[in-house]
Amino acid sequence: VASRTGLSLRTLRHYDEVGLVRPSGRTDGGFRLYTEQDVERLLVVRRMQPLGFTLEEMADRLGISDRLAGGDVAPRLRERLAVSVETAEERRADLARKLGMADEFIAVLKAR
Amino acid sequence: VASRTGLSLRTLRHYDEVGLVRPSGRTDGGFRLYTEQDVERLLVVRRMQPLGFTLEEMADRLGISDRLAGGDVAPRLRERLAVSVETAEERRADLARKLGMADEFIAVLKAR
DNA sequence: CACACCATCACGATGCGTCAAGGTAA
DNA sequence: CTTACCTTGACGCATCGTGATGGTGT
Repeated sequence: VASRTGLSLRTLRHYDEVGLVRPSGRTDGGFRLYTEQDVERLLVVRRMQPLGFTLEEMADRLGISDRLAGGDVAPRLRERLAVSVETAEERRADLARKLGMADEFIAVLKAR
Repeated sequence: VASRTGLSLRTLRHYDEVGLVRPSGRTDGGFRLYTEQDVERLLVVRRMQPLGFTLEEMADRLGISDRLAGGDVAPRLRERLAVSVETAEERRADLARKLGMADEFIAVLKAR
């Protein structure tokens, strides 16, 4: 699972520890067992990383998705989903700004 | 100085503690005194932040600049400067990749 | 003297890396 | 039994945030 997701073993353990993505099962000996769904979640997390979400925020978002998928249609949920889209766009803007600053900085560096 | 640089007081103290940017003086009572040059350094640090340099790397780069400005023309210095340019470009590439992933992610989010 | 502002601890949070010591799968 | 791989601690690091407690500038 680690190599498939590109996450380190330690990272998987950490996500388990904080409850972001827990393995659906364990062997009798204690080995973590991940289902395909679990792997999916891990990949989602990986895609959210670059946006600078904290693990907690991602846990929140995944929780929302879960409940939506579970048929829960509470308007509060939709609302929170909308908020997370907004947040994502702000983060994207941050990234774009950083990229701009990076370019400037590199230009200055090279000018010497 | 904090408000001029957009850095928190705690951050200024931290930079002082780790030796990244130290105030050029202190009042008798112990207040940190920054010169315009110090402020300049702080602004440089701020511009490097988005590139994801660690404080240590920045201290290194600032040290190089200092010595170059001081008239030191050791080839080792030029070399290290070149390396830092390369690093900067790698970081820029990282940022660009992240931006791409962010866009994908947002697209997926919106598709729901 | 008052009042705003700064100083130094020192613990907390985030996201893992890493080493140690030992158990598990096949 | 062997060999590769996994487990749980537990400490470390980077970058500050956040009080607490008390001194400084004017």
